[in-house]
Amino acid sequence: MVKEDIGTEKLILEAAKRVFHERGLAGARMQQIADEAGINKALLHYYFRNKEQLFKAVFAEAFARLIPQINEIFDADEPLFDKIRSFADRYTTLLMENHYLPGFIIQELNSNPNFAAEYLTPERRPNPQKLLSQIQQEVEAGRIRPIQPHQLVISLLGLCLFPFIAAEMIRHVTGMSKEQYMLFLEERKKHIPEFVINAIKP
Amino acid sequence: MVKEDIGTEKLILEAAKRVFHERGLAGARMQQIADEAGINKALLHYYFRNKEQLFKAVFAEAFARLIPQINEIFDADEPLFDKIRSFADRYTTLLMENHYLPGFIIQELNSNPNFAAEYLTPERRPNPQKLLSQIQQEVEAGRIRPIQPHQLVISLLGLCLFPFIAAEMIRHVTGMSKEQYMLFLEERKKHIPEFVINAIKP
DNA sequence: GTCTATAGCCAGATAGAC
DNA sequence: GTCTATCTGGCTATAGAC
Repeated sequence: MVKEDIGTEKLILEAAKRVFHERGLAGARMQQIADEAGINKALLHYYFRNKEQLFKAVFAEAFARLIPQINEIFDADEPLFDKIRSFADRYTTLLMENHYLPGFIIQELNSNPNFAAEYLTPERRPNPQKLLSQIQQEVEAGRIRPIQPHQLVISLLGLCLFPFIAAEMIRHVTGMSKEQYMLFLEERKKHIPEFVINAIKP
Repeated sequence: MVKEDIGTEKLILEAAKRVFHERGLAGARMQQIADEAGINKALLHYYFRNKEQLFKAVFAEAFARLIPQINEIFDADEPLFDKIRSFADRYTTLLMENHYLPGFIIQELNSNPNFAAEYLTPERRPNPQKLLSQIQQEVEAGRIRPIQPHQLVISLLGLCLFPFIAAEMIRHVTGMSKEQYMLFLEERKKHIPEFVINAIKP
């Protein structure tokens, strides 16, 4: 009761996060969550009525961690190239600290499309509108090649997210250790903006 | 018994594919598979001993469908730029016909890392070796910008795969209908190679 | 708030008739 | 090969003591 006293609820959420991120809603077991939290199953139900409620708490937090950040960078008042640089850098950093999140969200959104409507409310939806028109303006001014704004945004997101979503597979194929993979991701922070900017420069 | 006579085993595999792709191993229900196949649970066990065996059959087929294609294109005897063009085109086409596969494979590989070792055997592993050295040569010859071959290959894969992995989310955010999204993917077949080639041209 | 014990259900698997 | 009926185990959820 010295170091562990961060509150039982928090303790449960941390354990639940680990288990749900790894196994998903259907694959997770309340028993395992209880074990990892160092408590018993009954207490799980005392704090969070049932499995679904607990899951939703975890899922909502995952969302809140990934999405607003995107919007913040997308909406910043910066020139396009700077925005691309800071997005690649900041988003990769964020993902390195939360590498399970993209796969987790995509998996659950896939097997339960209702969640999309439920969690992607207007205010926490990724909102690329400002970035899209910024790109459009750059195209019209001839400062970048003619390109469909949608294509560019999705390319940028894909370049950043894919190495996290497919990490297991990539590591296995390339034979990189976890440490080597971290270095690879670190290099990618500079690689992505360079790649993208070259791709669109006239 | 007229049109349906494609063999019970095939019928089961088709149903199992749909259900597993949508819900994953843990989320799938044998009952649902039986229903979709128009037969009963007992027959599932008659043909495939248990749930795991049935799953493995589906998973192996998913793998066999996605991976050898990659290698075939990667190993072709073509100039780099042509290879990039044909990869984007052929792989996107393949994925449009099997849009559940990438998410399915990634999800299961994530929640059961053992599968990686089990299915990614040397002969059916994606093998980018030839492509990697081809890129290296182009760099050394000064025909493309200095770039880490790994980074390029993963970028190319990410650009092609991401729109399928994150389809649910992208469609929801952009508000595209399924038909519009198909058009978007169709355009992407030309967009990706253009984007990548511009990015690496000196 | 936290525990033990257990209810109740659901899903995977099997037995056995046809 | 295909079916109905049933067993069995495991998992969520609750009751109730402390």
